[in-house]
Amino acid sequence: MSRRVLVVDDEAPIREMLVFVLEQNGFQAIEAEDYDSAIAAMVEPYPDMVLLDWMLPGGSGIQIAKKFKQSEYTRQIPIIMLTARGEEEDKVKGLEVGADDYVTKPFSPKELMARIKAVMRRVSPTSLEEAIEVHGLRLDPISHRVTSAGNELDMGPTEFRLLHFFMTHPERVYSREQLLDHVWGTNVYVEDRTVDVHIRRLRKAIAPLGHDRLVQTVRGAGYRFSSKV
Amino acid sequence: MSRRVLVVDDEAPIREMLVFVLEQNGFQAIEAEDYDSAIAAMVEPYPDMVLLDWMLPGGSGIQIAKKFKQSEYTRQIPIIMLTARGEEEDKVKGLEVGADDYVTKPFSPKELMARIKAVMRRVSPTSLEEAIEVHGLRLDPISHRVTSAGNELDMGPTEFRLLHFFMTHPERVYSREQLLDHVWGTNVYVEDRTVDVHIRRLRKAIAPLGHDRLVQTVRGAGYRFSSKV
DNA sequence: GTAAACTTTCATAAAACTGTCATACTTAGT
DNA sequence: ACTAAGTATGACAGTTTTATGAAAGTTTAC
Repeated sequence: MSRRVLVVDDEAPIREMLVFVLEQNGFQAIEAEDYDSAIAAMVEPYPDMVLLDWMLPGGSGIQIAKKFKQSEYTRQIPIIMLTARGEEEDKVKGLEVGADDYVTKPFSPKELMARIKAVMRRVSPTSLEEAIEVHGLRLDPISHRVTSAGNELDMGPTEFRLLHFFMTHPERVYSREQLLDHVWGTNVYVEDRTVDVHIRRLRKAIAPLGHDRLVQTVRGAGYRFSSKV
Repeated sequence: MSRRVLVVDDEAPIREMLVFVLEQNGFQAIEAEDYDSAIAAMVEPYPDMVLLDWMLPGGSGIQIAKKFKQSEYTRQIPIIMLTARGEEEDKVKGLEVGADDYVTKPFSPKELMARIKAVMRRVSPTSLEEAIEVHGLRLDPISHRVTSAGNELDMGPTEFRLLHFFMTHPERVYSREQLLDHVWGTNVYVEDRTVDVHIRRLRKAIAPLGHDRLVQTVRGAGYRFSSKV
């Protein structure tokens, strides 16, 4: 599973923002606001990663990093430090102490998650992205496979991404435009109606076991993935 | 449906963070990074709200706010300004220019969304996309579904909008003309009596569990959605 | 460099939805 | 009761929206 992230920052708003982004991306967040609470999180179950503000009052950020790197059990837990823009010295010092990467404030969610995933991939290559299963339809991002009752279902890359998006955002209507944004990517010029065709292919691909009914048309609004039939 | 938010900030990371939080909360975000692109967004379909960084280079944040408050069509669009911590002067000036509220950077997603929802509620009390339930009849705008005791009720787009309008404006009579304005949209040429037909269709759709009695005829005046029977 | 696999667009068929009408019903007042 | 005005309802013909097969253009993998 390996998806627990310890967030250490003394500023509540920033901490909450980090937690929000992490949770929206399927991570579990543990919060700490100072040295003591961070150290208190150095117990089982150990976090799988630490997001650490370098600017903690009293310079305790660096102390926390050292502490993590000293202990036998927490040494290999990756640490990403959060630094203010331009504090080059801190970055150097941080990497010396054992931080694995750093993110500059302010950060975009995309950048943050990219760093986190990159670091996690480096440390434990297979821990990211767990399989999702709905009504016997199983999508495994790691093996990049969709199965149903043991049978592998064959589909193209776009259909896979579409299904992945749907399964991670169920019970919600998406317009064709929104789907293009989320699955195809922003500023991609593609006809709205193209979505129809891929929906069609996705349905066809998962139809053998009747899962096509999970992909529902909402006339005038778009499409929805729902286990409620 | 009132969920489009214009985000104006010159710093890409912050802008992306705002967009991320908004989209995760079901809003549609439009991005602008400077004065020109913000003004370019002052067209149909108008945004329903503006999140505006006060610290735009060249002080253009305040110019944008003024521009919005000057135009007939955008005057009533609420503006929430983003300010750095402690810039009390800016807050005062902002509120003078017509901003509706402000959020201090750094902000937590919870606070941000609370402000946005509060302002939206103040401006258009019914535009928030939360599920509404009356007497066991439940309408969920997110999944675009109407259910009653677990059963999904099937209806056309117009009936859905009509019901949505009714449920967000209960206990109040609306003439056929008013309903046309609110549900069909302004400057739409449609016979008054058409409303009757859609009322009929709506009633038929929600009748299975007896909810049709919630849609009441007020002879000589129009129709009313009321839980009082 | 070529074959295979994918994507996108297009054309057409199939569904679902709309606005109007004509007719049947109700209600309120005489 | 009878009438006039207002409402309910079923039907239908035209539109709009979706579904689908196939063609044309791209990318990917040997």
